[in-house]
Amino acid sequence: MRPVTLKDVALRAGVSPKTVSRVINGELHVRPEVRAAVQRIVDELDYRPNAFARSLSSSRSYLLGLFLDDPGSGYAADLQLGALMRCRERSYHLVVEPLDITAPNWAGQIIDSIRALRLDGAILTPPICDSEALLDLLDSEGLAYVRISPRGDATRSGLIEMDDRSAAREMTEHLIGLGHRHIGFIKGDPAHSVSLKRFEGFTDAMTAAGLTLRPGDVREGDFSFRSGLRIGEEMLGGTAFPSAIFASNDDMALGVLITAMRLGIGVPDRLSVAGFDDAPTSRAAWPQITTIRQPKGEMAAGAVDILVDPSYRASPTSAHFRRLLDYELVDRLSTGPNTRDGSSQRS
Amino acid sequence: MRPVTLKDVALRAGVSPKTVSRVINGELHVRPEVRAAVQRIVDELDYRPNAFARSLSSSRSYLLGLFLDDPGSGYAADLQLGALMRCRERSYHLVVEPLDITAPNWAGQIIDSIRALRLDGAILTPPICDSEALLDLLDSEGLAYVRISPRGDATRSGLIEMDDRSAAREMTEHLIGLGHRHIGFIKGDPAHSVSLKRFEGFTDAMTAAGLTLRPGDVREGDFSFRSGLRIGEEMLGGTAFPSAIFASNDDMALGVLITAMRLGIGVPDRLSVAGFDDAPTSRAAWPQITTIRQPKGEMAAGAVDILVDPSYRASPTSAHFRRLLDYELVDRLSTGPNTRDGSSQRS
DNA sequence: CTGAAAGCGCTTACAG
DNA sequence: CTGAAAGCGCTTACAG
Repeated sequence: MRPVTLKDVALRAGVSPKTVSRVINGELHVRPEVRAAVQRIVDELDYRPNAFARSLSSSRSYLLGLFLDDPGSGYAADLQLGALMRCRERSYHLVVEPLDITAPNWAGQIIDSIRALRLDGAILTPPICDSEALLDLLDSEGLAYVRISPRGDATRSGLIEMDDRSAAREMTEHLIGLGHRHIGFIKGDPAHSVSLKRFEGFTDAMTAAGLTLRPGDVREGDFSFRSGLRIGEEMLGGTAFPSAIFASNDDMALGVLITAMRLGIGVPDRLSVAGFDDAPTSRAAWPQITTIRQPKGEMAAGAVDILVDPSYRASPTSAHFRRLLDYELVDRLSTGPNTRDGSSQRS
Repeated sequence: MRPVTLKDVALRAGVSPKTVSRVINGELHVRPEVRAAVQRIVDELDYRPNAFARSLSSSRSYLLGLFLDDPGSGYAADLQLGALMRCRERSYHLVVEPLDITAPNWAGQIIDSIRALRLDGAILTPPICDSEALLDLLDSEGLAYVRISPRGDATRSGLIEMDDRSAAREMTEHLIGLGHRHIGFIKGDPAHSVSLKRFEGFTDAMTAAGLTLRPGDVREGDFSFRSGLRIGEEMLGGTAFPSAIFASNDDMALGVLITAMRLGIGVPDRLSVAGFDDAPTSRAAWPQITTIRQPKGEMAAGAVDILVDPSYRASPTSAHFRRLLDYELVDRLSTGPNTRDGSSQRS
């Protein structure tokens, strides 16, 4: 029951180990008939190359790391799924590494993983993808990385992003198009760069429409359901609350939605609620939440593609490795026409 | 910038490579002063052993596989998080492998991973942990595995489980204690062994209380939110619907809850709804759903502990490696006293 | 197009 | 308690 090795195949096929190596790696310069003969023995013996031996001699690991700040989140789960599937297609494997850059020894932990596993590349997610210290560390370790949705001024690596600003603008325009004039906004966790982008998109549209904001119309959450609940209470507690609230993600939008129901404020009759992400919760809510679909799986898959591209290490900042993916506004039942009169909507 | 190797440390410390190896692996039989001296050099050079070289010569990989049927589910995410954290504590790494045993070439895929990565062990989750074909395959590959919540008659490996039957009985008793006599039940996906256990717990309690079921009181879902929605409509569409519905998981309970709201049936005033899992959705709903907390993270962490235990391979079926974890009934606002009269509750 | 040699960085026996 | 030798299963130069 000793596993079959390269040598076994070579012996049986009557060629050198090197030739077998060429065949299994799909290298050129092997006579077709030799290639076919070797391949037959490989199939017959059900030979699988030992990844460790391969890694040891080639210093490639066929392992990609997915570094996650919050591995329990739905966002992380979606990214991971996309990365996982693409890795499989490309014969890579994915190692998931939780990384808390606020912990005292975060650097030591990550160095352990990098050196021990000899990762071929890493996918960096928000908000850790914006840590200069982390990028410096990876650079000094010589580890290639691709960032997902990094801060706008980022030019240090390949990246995959979505135009969060434009998406938020579009959602705001959608609400304005429904007749809403007094629109509240809930910002996300300021540690995430998308929080600012989404807010900017919101103000872009408000300004363009000549609408002004009153104190209390913009509040800061942290992307959690709980913060949506709290802010919902703050915003809806008084009398002159907005006719629409746009939350920077679905979890917070859900918090607002539930608070509205609890307070007997009909959605979308008296209040429209919009979110961002197209998280499962946005569909599980009632009414279902109007949101922006973010192609999270594709983003992660794209990151894998870039890392696996042999030319990436040579020119990581090439435009070819900076990809912008499309979003989509998903219009559902939590938003509707403004039916409340416009009397006190303007400041 | 060549990485520091064992040899470098040995040279610098003036000892043989083998001695350094002993020190970094915490083996006995090294003089304390030698050990200290070597350790100093290790720290000084910030040496990290190359996992591939180690694996190649020792045939251990320090890699554990988490085999997941549905990597996108919240259940999978919770398990993974628990496994990830425990792996880190134990200096192992986790490789997540999606595995669809209904796909044509599932066996080939998984063999690739096992042989290429030389996994030290695997964690098997429902429902794939009940596939005889998979277990046979792993046995023939010599890969140690631990199963999470396998079918009750399972004696082929270590396992971690929860008493689903007793938990479902307790929840049913809770509803009966609230005065409910006409209770509906929604079964889970029959491919998952817990579905049957939960249903048995339900009937245990109903029988013990002398309550009978009418046609249509028990329906079969598939654990999805969508199936909860559909079954909710079926059950609540008529006039004499139950005063309480117990769904086999939270996603389906949420589907029922939302259907009730849509139909204007107050929860918990006119209908109590109970779930199972303590999924995030159960807390994000309004009213929050009464459910059973399942220690998913702990279950996965326990599986890691077992796989890492050196004595596991020798006696995988020892009682020590069959662990039963506690659950907890979480009483929230979706359940309340039965306020509807008992006129037509009995058949 | 094909192969013989050396080496990747560890650990496993085996000595002493 | 410590070390010299061999080997894990591949790939990388280098020849031819």
